[in-house]
Amino acid sequence: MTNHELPKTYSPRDFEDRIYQNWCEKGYFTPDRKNPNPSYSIVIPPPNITGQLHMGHALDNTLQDILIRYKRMQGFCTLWLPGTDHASIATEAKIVEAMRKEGLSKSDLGREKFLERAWAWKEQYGGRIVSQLKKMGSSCDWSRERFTLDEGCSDAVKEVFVRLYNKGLIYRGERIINWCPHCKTSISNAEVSYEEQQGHFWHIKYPLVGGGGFLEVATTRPETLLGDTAVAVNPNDERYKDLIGRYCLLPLVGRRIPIVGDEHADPEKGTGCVKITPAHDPNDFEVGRRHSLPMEVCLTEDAKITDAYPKYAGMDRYEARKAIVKDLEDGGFLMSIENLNHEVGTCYRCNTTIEPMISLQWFVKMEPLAKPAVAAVREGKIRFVPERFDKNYFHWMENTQDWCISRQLWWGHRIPAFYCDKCGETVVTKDGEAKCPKCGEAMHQDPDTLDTWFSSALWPFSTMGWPEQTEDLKRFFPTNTLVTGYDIITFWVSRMIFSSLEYTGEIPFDTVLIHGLVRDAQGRKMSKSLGNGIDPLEIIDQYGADALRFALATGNSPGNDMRFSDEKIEAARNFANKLWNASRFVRMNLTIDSVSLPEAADLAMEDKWILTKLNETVATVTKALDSYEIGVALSALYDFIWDIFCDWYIELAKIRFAEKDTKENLICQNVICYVLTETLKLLHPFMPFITEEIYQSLPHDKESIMISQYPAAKDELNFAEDAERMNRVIGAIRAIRARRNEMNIVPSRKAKVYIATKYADSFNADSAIFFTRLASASEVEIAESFDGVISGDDSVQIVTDAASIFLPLSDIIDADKEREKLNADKTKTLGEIERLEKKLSNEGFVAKAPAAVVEGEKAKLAKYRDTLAGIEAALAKLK
RNA sequence: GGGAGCAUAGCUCAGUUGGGAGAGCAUCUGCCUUACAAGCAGAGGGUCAUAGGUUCGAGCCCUAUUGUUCCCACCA
Repeated sequence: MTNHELPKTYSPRDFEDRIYQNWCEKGYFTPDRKNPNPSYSIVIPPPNITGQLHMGHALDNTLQDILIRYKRMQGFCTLWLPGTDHASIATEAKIVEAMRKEGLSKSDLGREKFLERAWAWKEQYGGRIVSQLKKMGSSCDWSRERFTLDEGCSDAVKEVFVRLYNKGLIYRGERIINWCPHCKTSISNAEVSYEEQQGHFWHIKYPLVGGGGFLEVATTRPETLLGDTAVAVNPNDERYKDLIGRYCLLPLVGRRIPIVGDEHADPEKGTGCVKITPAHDPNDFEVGRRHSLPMEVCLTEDAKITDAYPKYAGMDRYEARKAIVKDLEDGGFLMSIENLNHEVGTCYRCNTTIEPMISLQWFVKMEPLAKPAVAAVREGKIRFVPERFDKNYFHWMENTQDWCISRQLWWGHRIPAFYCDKCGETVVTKDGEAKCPKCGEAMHQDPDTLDTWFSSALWPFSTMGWPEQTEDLKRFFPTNTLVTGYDIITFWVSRMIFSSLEYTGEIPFDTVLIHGLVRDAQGRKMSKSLGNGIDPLEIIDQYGADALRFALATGNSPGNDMRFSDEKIEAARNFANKLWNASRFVRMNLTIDSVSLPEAADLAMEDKWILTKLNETVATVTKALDSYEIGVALSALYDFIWDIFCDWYIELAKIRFAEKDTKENLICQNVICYVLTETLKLLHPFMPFITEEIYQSLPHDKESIMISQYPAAKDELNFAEDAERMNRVIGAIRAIRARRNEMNIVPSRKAKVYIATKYADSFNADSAIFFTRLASASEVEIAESFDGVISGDDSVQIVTDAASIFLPLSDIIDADKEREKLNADKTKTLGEIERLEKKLSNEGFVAKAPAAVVEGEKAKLAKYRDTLAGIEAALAKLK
């Protein structure tokens, strides 16, 4: 393997694209069919073709890539299947908007030409988001890339539609649906989002026919009065129950409408009388059904008043509202106006206030589908991480109403239903039907398309070739982990679950890893209107994809929102830079061209220490990753790399690197190279580019780090006792540094260090040099005791649990301050001892606490006692 | 109206089987110690929202309260 030098500065843009391209060319992202190991698969939440990469995608894909790279390195046969979503409403809206600028409308073009345009648009822009995902380092198998509207996915959609129809689970009927007057289509309940609006409550007189006064009715939508076909009162409401069966006169319209008794009217609310508009309100629709009331449509699909009411015809609903209120007022029908804040349904795509309308649409019957979907989660076959999101899921699944799936759009899967022009016969078929099987006349296909989510619901298996029993389906389905935001559980996750169970008989995935939203530095949602969105591509350009990934993955815990800030990305970049420079240090001290770990007997104390620490880190990281604690795993790696490897081991390695061509130098090279390489492997799933670039510069045995074996904890690399020996030395060095700092002694002022200790295995000729290098020691002398040799009056005394240290700095010693310092330490130590003694004399604790905990506390106590003895001896040395 | 999350250092957040609280940034002190000033060595700073409870022991489990955010719901 030829190893190249690392440039002096960390400059990710110089190598990230090159490395990605190489991975693609080598085909590492495509699973090896001959791999005999178990499979691990993820399907990507397909981004909309209209979309540009935003922080949400960046987070979602970072998490997926971490998981898939981790599993790939562990030897699983991994597939991360990518693709995009046709996004019917969003895409159609974009195209309509573009056409509008050219002065064209859908009807000008006609269906066929419109779709040509849409496909052209898809060809032009649909790949944009894909290339952006590649910038992130996403190791998707691009050879399997899919699109919800491609041939295979379309076939799956048709198959499902026909099956459900034949099973009676899809039906067509007139129901109240949510109508978006802007998108001019029906939308499902899930696509309605409620937002608080300032409104009014208009109280209106409805005169009773035949005299006897009037009923007072309150409404927030007075324009719908035109569609009223009744007034309802509660049958148990003493005030009104005698009026049931009588009629009142609809103001302005003059229509006689009945007063009906219905439970829907709540005597506690408002006046207890409710106007009933069956064609424009879901509750009223039900009331209308129960009382066989006529459906009076008064609004068009543009939300304008119909021609049936000439005075208001063509007026927009809000215009009409004003006009009608004024006319009511003029006619003396308006009693009062109340201010009211209420939740109003809006289209989640365009924010337009939706208008409930009666309409002939296709629906999926949900109840039979929901039951097994609920059971799958309840029985633990599918697990949400974190678990609390299953409550969300259950609530939605158990209360869901039938799903309105037809859309009055052209960009999407056309409903495979055909109607006879003559006899009205309906045929639902995958293949199309030219002639009516009943009367032989011509048939025409339903003009509507399906809800986008209908096809995304099939994504985990339609992308693998279902309904064909393909090799991929056998090998990679059910998938393992689905990674997505909590905002999409109802839209997508729940629908994939019931769809998969119904059509394939299998769960679509076993784990749903939920993440939160990426917010801005102030905690606000990133949005176009606020203009506070941070563009991941700009971040990559400036800091590199690895830094972006690190910033998103670190400190992020499942299900929780996170903030993205300059500080965070800078910290991430600094970490990458730290690793880069540490690697550069290793690289420039290297003379070996292959690495083998020396025999234990040849390892220095610090080698055994770093190997033990590495082993601990491996255990922590793999355990955390296995439980989807990605943030925890990464912070363990961060700590190891920065605080252990860089701050200590590299500094210690400099000692052996100072002398060339020695056996010790070679041993150190092998150890440091081994540790660094293992660390790079551990880090690779999180920061794939920098780890690959460094890996290639070191002696390595695999063509790429991404196909190397992920480290596993090794028992033979645990040197607990040696690590403890090293810890004593580190403790002493830290204590000396702290004390010198406190006394404002500049590092350039060296001092002899006397170490009195019973731990000759820790403090000895080998470790003495550590004090020279790291604790400003001019010389080091070690003995069991320096009694009679050193006096407290001309030495600074430093006490740790393992050693008493003397620094002969007689010129700057202040005996009073020394005493003060030692007494403060003594007080603190005594406090700890007291606490531990109390705890250990507590019978309940000794009897009930785990033995390991009790032993640990005992060991702590022993250490504090050693420290105390040292402090007392030191005090005794002071006059 | 129902449900859920969050409340820990000045700021942003970790803290997963309950064993006397951590990081990054910021602040203060001292260092260009030849991998790194995007750095090094130190320091200060917390009744873990409040009140009860369970336990030998609670940031962690239970109950209530306060504040805050979000989701769901057909409120006329």
